[in-house]
Amino acid sequence: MWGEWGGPWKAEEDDVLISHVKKYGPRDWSSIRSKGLLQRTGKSCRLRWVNKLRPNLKNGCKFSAEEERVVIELQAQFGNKWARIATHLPGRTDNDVKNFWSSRQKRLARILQASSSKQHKHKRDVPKLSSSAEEESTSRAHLCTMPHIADPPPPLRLLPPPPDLPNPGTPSASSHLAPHEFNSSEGLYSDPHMQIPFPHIPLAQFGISFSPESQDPMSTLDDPDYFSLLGPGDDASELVDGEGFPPDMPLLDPSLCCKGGDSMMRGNVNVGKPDIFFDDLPLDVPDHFEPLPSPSKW
DNA sequence: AATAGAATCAACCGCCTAGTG
DNA sequence: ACACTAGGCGGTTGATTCTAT
Repeated sequence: MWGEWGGPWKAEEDDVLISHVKKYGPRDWSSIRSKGLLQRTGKSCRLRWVNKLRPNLKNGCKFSAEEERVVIELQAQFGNKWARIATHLPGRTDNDVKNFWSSRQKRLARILQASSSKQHKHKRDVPKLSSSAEEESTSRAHLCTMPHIADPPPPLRLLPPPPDLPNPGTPSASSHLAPHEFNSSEGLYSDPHMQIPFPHIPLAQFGISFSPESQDPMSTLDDPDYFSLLGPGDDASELVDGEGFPPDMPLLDPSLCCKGGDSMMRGNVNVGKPDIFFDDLPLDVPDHFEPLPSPSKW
């Protein structure tokens, strides 16, 4: 299966690569092969470094609820610009983000398929209310008690991008989209203390309810503005390879995920398992962010 | 305990772009 | 101005791990 690149990396190869980076920095990847240090291509070396060997990576950690939210929000804004999105997520690579997204899309597609076939069944089953339909209507009723969801969505405000990135409002950055364009004249992005609000989704207009087996994601929180509970990262700037994020930029702290195992605790608030949170998103919400060309055209 | 299906992860492919001679 | 090359990035694929039955 493996082509010219050489397949899975061995520990010895990693060592060679790491020592090269220590000596020369993360550059001159092709010289690794030309010097005979490794048989890998420069591309392969770079990829290995970026995705696995770079310091402060959150290898093996699931995306936190906060990270999921950021990805979803930024994907809506930038499109499938994974590298760009990853710059807002310390410790995450573009590959991580990409894998997370495609995995999530697959899951949603599958659930959507299941739910639509279930709906057909419901139609045939009426008037007898099945237990799942009963739960569904309960969920729907509960949704109506959630004003932050029923209300129309406020304008999105996002983090300022890292300084080395072009303004997302520039033509090159806006080619994909976006439902919520960056608008400097309106001050979006402009306030570094601005928190990303929970994506407000007008569920009612889609006729959506949470899946019957799900819990209400917001029920784990007393305060609907849960990002204020989560708070900004403590000091993300030191965690991203010295890439110079503004110190007040509310980036995420890689240490939160891995320290002490499955730690989803932040500021004494347990935000719950991420899957619970976004499993419960309406199934077609991503379609309102952007059409889905991929993976593999579905 | 065995199995199937789903989820996750790591790596490759191919295109694009910027830098260089 | 052009060709070449390295690096960057998004898409895709296959292996492995996890989970439900």
